[in-house]
Amino acid sequence: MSLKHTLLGFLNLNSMTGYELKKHMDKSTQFFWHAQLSQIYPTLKKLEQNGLVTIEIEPQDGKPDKKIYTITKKGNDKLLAWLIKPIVQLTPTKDFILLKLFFSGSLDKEIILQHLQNVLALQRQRLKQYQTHTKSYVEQIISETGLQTEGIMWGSVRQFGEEYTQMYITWLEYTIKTVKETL
Amino acid sequence: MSLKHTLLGFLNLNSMTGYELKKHMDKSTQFFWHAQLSQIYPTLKKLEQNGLVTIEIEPQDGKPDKKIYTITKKGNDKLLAWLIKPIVQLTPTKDFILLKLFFSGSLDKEIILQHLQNVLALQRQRLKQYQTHTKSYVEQIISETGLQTEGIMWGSVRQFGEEYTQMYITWLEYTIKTVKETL
DNA sequence: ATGTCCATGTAACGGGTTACATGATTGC
DNA sequence: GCAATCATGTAACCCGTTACATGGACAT
Repeated sequence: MSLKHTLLGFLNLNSMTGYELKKHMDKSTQFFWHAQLSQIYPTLKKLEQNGLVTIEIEPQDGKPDKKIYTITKKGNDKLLAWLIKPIVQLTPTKDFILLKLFFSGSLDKEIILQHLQNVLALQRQRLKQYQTHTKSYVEQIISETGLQTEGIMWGSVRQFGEEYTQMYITWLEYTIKTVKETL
Repeated sequence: MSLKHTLLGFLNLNSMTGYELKKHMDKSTQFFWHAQLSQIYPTLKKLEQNGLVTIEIEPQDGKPDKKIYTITKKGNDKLLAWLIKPIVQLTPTKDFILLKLFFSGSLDKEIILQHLQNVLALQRQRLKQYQTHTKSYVEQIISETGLQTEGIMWGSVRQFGEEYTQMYITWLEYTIKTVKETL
């Protein structure tokens, strides 16, 4: 389960609440690792039970008390052990869009084109997001924290997202042309 | 659950056993939808209970009897309904490799490079597979079944896999260079 | 008034992996 | 002799989603 590692990874940079962790994920890891709050809260609880993080409660009124999580030595060890562990296989992917297209050969040409156009619009939207919000978020965090080395990896991973999306768009445009001409 | 759709998709082209379905998946949908036999068998059972497929038993000796699954009218309707349903959002992805790299900024330069080199080797291997086995599998199925229209979509999806892998490799090579020079 | 932000969760369910179980045949 | 292929499955467990629950502050 890599949500645990994601949470430890962020807590290793800064102590924060579950709510804040979710915000950071939405802005950065979103496109290669996401989670709902309803999964984050119980997971943090488990991390605490295993002694990987500690909780500090900050009372608030009008809202539930804040629970600020801090990584422990044990948590840091666990994170490092995972980070160092060699990568021996690629991530198995699941993509229901490619699956649907794969089986769509017998459909009406117009429906296939509609599918492709929909995905194209969504990917173009995402590309913009990488080039604007995600980019400025990465830059902001680097300047705020002064984490230069981390910055290189964050920048690289963001770059991956942008190039992947760009490749997807190019493929879609080509495939739309192919379907129009040959089906 | 899209495994149901995958199974219906293949059964729509040809009646076959769970074991054979797994083989087809391993050769074609593998890189965007995979499953273990231990998931396929119970899923087929559920499909049968819902009247989406029928079973024909072919006795064998020395081996368990073959169970040949055939799609029903109801199953075909269900498949079509799914295929026609508009795509309104991108597939949320999870990639533990990008996640690990994202948090690897503070690691030893040598370890990061080792990770990147490992992934590079794996992706180069996969690229070859797309260009050889997957390509010839697609061509073989098209010529065997004479499914020209399906062939266009299969070819396109395979092409996606090849281009994705190529993009990944290019990104890795660039990132390796960056890490070497700047970290 | 309506919606979004803050801030926490629980419960039920479904999807998916890993381990276990059986056993003959074929190829190295 | 050992591994792979054929051919079926069950059981336990973990991961993740969806729906439900609470409730004040602030903006439109």
